[in-house]
Amino acid sequence: MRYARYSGGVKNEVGHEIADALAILLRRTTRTQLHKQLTEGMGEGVDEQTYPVLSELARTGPRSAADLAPDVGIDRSGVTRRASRLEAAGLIRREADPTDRRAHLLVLTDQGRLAVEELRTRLAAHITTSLSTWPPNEAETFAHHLGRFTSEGPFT
Amino acid sequence: MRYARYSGGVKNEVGHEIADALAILLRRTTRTQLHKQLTEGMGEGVDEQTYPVLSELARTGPRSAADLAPDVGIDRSGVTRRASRLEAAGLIRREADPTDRRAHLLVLTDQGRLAVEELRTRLAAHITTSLSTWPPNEAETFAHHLGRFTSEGPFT
DNA sequence: AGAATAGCGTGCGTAGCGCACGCTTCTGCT
DNA sequence: AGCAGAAGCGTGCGCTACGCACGCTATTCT
Repeated sequence: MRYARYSGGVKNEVGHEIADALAILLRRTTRTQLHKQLTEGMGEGVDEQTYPVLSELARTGPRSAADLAPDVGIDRSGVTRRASRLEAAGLIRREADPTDRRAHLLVLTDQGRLAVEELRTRLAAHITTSLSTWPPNEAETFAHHLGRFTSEGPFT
Repeated sequence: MRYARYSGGVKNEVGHEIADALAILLRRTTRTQLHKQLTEGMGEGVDEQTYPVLSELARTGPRSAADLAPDVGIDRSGVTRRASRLEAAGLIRREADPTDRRAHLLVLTDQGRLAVEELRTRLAAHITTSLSTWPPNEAETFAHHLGRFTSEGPFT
């Protein structure tokens, strides 16, 4: 436990610093404001509500709606309904789980995969622009840290 | 423009890296899932909806509901209604703007200030825990970077 | 002074949420 | 082997909160 002795001191400061920044970030993007802006003008079926489902599905591969629900942060029934919209738009399809005939797996269609890539590029472009004044190495370490924070962080 | 030449190369990679991490982070915290968890067991009036209003108000000082609205990401009328709840709980009060008698400024009460501090500490503790395995200097630079990203970033 | 504008709160229609129900399929126990 | 309970899915229902638009008061501009 090499860093344990810092827990009460500097670490707490850092915690507050991150907390404040994160609070602002989340407030600004809460209520899918960012998602709405991001999905503006995308085709049928992609909006601020279906986007998180689509995006999470792309990240993890085919999953059931029930599995997806906690990661999206809404009830299972909500995921089902959003999935129906995405299905109607041809972005995903429901596939029978070969190992369990009750289960419906949600899987991206080619069109869905394309949409996800477009959205990802949009967001990246948005971010890249705002990083244009950063020293590249700092941007890189920040990206690395943010990735670690997200995967190991308190919001897994 | 010292870093301009990187815009198309490494920078784009970094943009994607941040985009992916951020997308996950936002998805996980979308629909106020974090806010709900954070406000669990707080007193009357503080919930996942009123929290952003309260928090933003604490950050910027007394403001009108209309000013607050874009930062919270909802309509002006929504802020008014949430503010009414907070007022009923004694966490904020409406004060007549001395320079304009139409305007109602929202200002935190002492009790409100206390609630905000508690929430801030909760979030910080949450984060600090997950940073316990990080080298302190990396945590510090990450905090610094995140702060800069939030204040200069694409979501201002 | 009078007309247009800005700021606030509220009524209204709408949309999405969570809960619970019914149906099908699977599993574990006797 | 068969039956009871559980698991998984989609959908109906009541509710809440949202955004828009309206009315009212105060302000600004000509």
